[in-house]
Amino acid sequence: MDVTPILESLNEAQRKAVTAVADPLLVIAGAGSGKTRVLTHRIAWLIDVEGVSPQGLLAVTFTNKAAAEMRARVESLLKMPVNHLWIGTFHGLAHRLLRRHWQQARLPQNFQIIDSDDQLRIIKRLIKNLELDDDSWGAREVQYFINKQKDEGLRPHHLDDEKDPNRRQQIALYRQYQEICDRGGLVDFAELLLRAHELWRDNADLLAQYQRRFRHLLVDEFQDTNAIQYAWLRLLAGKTGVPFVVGDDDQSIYRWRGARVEHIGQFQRDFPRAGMIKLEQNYRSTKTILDAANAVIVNNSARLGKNLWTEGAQGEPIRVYSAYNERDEANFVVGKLRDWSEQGNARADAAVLYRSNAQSRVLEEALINARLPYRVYGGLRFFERQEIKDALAYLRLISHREDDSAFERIVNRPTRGIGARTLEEMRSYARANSCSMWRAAGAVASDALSGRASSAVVVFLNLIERMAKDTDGLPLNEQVDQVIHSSGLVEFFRKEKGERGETRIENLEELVSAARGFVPDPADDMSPLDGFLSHAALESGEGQADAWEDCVQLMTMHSAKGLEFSLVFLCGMEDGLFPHQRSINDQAGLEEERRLCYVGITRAKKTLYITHAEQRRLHGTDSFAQASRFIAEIPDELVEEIRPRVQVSRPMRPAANARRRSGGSIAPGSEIGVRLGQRVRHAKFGEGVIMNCSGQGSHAQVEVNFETAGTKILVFAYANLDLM
DNA sequence: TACTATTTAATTTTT
DNA sequence: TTAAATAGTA
Repeated sequence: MDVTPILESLNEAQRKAVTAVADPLLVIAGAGSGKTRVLTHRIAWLIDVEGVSPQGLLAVTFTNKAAAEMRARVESLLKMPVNHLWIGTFHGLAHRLLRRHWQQARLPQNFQIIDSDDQLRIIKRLIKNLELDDDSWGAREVQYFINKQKDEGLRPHHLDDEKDPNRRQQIALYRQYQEICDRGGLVDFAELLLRAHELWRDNADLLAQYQRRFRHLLVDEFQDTNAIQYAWLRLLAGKTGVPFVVGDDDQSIYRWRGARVEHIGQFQRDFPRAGMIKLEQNYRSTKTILDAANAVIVNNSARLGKNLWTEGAQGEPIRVYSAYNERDEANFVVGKLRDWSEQGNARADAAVLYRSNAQSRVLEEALINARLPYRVYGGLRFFERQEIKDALAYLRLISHREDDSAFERIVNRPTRGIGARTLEEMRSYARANSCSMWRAAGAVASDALSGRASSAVVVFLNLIERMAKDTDGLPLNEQVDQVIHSSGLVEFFRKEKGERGETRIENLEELVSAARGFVPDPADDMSPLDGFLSHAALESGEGQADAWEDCVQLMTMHSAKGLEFSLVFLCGMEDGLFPHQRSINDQAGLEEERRLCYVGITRAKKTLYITHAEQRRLHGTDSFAQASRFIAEIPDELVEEIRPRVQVSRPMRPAANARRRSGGSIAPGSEIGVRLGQRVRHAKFGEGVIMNCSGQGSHAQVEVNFETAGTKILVFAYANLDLM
C-alpha cells in the first residue's frame, strides 16, 4: 500500500498523530497548526491503511460547516465518496439516533426540533400563565437555567432546591417546560443531546451495538465539549473504543455556553493509556504575530502549555493605533483597508474583528462612505427569519397538530380575529384538561366562545385541515408553495409597508426553492416534510447570502475562530470593552477574554493592526477608557506605535466637545474643575481616568477608572484626587 | 385589535 | 444610541 499521498505534506508531529496505534489519543493543536488536516488524514489513514470500514468511524464536530468540510476533505483524499461514514455535529448525530430509536427514546415518531427562539417563547408563555407575583422572572434567565441543567445532564428530579425559593421556582418552571415539550413532541437543542445520552445509558443492548460498530471516535474542537457531550462520548467509547480527540485549551472561548476545557484533563484521567501529541508548528502567521500571541496567552494560569513557532519570516511589526474616538478609529481602519485594496490585494483577505456586534456600526458607516464593499457576519440566518419561521410553523402544524409552539405562533398570523381573550380561553382550557392547544381550540370554539370569536377559530382550524389535505402527497416544494399562499402569509407581507415586505416575500419564495433543493437523507425514515423541518432547525443556514463581490470581512472575534486573513484589525481594544466589563472582575472570565484575544491575534497571517480609542460613545454616552491590558502584554519590540497624524487634526478637547453637543449647557464636572477624560491620581487606588461626573457642589461624585483598582465612584470633595 | 408612546437594558452564539 | 418589550390609546 502506498501511503505517501496521506503522509506527504505532514510534519513529524502531525504524522505521529495520523499514524498512531489504535489507542486513545489527545492532540493539542495550536492555532494554524493543521488541526483539520490531522483529523482528515487520520480518517483516511484508518480507512486506507488500517483497513477500517468507514462504517466503523464516527467523527464529531461542532458546526455543520466543519462537518461538511471534513467530509469533503476526506473524500478528496480517498478519491471516493464515503457515504457510510458518520460525520456530523453532536446535535446532528444525536438527532439521527433519536429518529432511529424514537420508541426507546420515548419520543413520538414525528417529534419536532425547536430552536432557542421557540424555546424562549414557550418559557415566556409559561411564566405569563403562572402569573408569578414576582416580576423578576426573566424568561431568558429561566431559559439559561434550563439549558444549563440539561447541558449538565440533569433532569428536574435530580435537582435539589437547596431551600432557596428562587431555585425552587426555577426547578418548577423547568419541570413544566419539559411537560409542555413532551406533550407537544418538541425537542430543544440540549434535549437532543440529553435524550441521546439517556437512550444509550438506559438501553444496554443498543449501546453495545453502537460500541461494536464505532470503535474509532474522532472529535474536533474537543475543548468546546460540554458535560453531556463528553458523557455521551465516554459512554460510546466504553472500554474498547478508541477516541482521537483534537483541541486547543488556549482557544476555549465558549465557557459561557457550557463548554469545559477541563474535559481535556478529564480525558487523560478517564483514558489513562491516552497519549498526547502537541502540534506547535504554525503554518499561518509570521514570527512576530506568533510571538505576540504566545506572550499574551502565557499570562493565563492552568494551561497545558504550548508555544507556537514557525519556520517563516519575522514579518512586519504589529501596529498599534491610539484613536481619539471610535470614528477616528473607523476612519483609520478604512484608510488602511483602502490602501490594501488599491495595492491590488483581495478585500476578502482582510478582516476587521471586534468584541461585540454593536461595534460594527461605526465601521460600516466609514466603509460605506469610502465605498468599500464589506460583509458583516452574524445576525439573523435564513431559517431564523420571522417570515420563514411563520411558514415553518404552518408546516409543523400540518405535520403534527399537537405542536403548541407552532400553533401559538401562527394562530393569528396573519391576523384573523383571534385575539388575546380568545387565546386566553383556549390556554386555560388546555391547561385544565392538559391537552394541546389544537384540541382546546376545537373544544372552546363549540361552546365557550362568542359567535364571532368562535367562527374565527373554526376558520383557522378548517384552514389547517384543508391545507393538510391539499398538500398531502405533493412534492415538498409544492407543499411549501401551497402553504405560503393559502396561509395568507404572502398576502399579509405584501401589505407591509416599505421594502421590508418585499424582502419577506422573496424569502418565502426562497424557502420554496430550498424545499425543492432538499434531498432527504435515505438513512432516516421520515416524511420529506419532517426531514425538511429538522434540517431547517439543525442548520439555520448562512448568516448572509454568499458574497458575490470581493468584500472586506467584519465579524466578532468569536465568529472568526477557525478563519485566517492576511490583514487583520483588532478594534476597540480597550479595558471595559475587551476585556469586557462583565468579565473583568473574575479570574476565569478574564482568562477567557485573554484566550479570545489569542484567537484574534492568531487570525492574522501577515499584517496585524490593533486599535483602541480614548473616547468612545457607548449606549449613547461618551466614556473614556484605558488601552486594553492585553496590548501591554505584547512585548514592545514587536510593536510599532502609530501616532495620530498631526496634533491639529485632533478634534476639540472632550469637555469642549460635550458642551457644544449639549447646546451650550455646562459640561458635567466643570464646576468642580475636572473634565471627562482627565487623568487623576488617588492615594490608595493609583492613577486613573475620570469617566463620569454627577451631582453638584460638595455632593459631586466622579466615576474614575483606575488602572489597577478598576472603576470606582468617589465623592469628589473627599477623594483628594491629584489632577495630572 | 392595532397602532403609538414609553420604558428599559445593553457580550460573545452554535445547535 | 437603539432595539425591543411593554403600556396605553384610538
